[in-house]
Amino acid sequence: MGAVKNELFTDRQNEIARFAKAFAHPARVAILQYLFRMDACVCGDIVSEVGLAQPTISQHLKELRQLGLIKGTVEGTSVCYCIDTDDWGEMKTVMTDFLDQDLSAVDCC
Amino acid sequence: MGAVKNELFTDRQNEIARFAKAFAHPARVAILQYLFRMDACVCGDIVSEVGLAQPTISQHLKELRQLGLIKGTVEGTSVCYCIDTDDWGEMKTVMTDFLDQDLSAVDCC
DNA sequence: TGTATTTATTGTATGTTTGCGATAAAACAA
DNA sequence: TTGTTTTATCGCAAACATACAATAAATACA
Repeated sequence: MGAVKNELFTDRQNEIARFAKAFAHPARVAILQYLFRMDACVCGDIVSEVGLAQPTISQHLKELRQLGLIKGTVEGTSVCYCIDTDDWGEMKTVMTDFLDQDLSAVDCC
Repeated sequence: MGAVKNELFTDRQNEIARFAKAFAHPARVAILQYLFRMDACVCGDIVSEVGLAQPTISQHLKELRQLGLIKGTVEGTSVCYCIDTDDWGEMKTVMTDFLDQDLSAVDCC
């Protein structure tokens, strides 16, 4: 109990869920939007932009990084984070494909 | 602790997170895909399609219904669920808007 | 070397999600 | 009415997610 039964679902279904989970917290949405807004990439002032504690932000960044949506490069004592454009594109293809399912056939009771 | 600090974020950011949460579980992805696949709408055989127990499916359906993505109409002893096309469209606009942020400006270190 | 700055990690408390057995509720059939 | 079918709800256990204080690790600078 309590654990998701991933084995019941297709790889694609699990992949969609994994991507969606990245966006399922407003802090991660805010981080991603901030990284898009700053056309050059930005470091730890994400912490002051979003109002959460530094370890919390660091943890959210780690999750986004592990999914491949962002990448971070060390610059001295700070780390520069930015959108991973290739992986973002791939994610967008998967998610858009899911969202774009044909509504015209839906014929409801 | 442990609770999401929604008050730190914009309504839009919270809305995106709320929609994303609907897709953040493969069972809900599978349910939605199934409802799209059956061009007429389908009742409780979602339970046999997805391999989870009936109360578990019922709970996932409730979450999707509360978000407005699906609607259910009672038909005798069974309930007929289907995609709520209007609300799905609205959701799609919000999510696509988020996913379509301009990548060309991302200029990374 | 020591100190400051920045980020990552660890540990822990708390809240949320998932899953299901048991059971209730509602509609139908005999 | 009684039994059957179908779905929803309740209640619980396990797992997972969120948040942050404390602290470690890494680099820069004096």
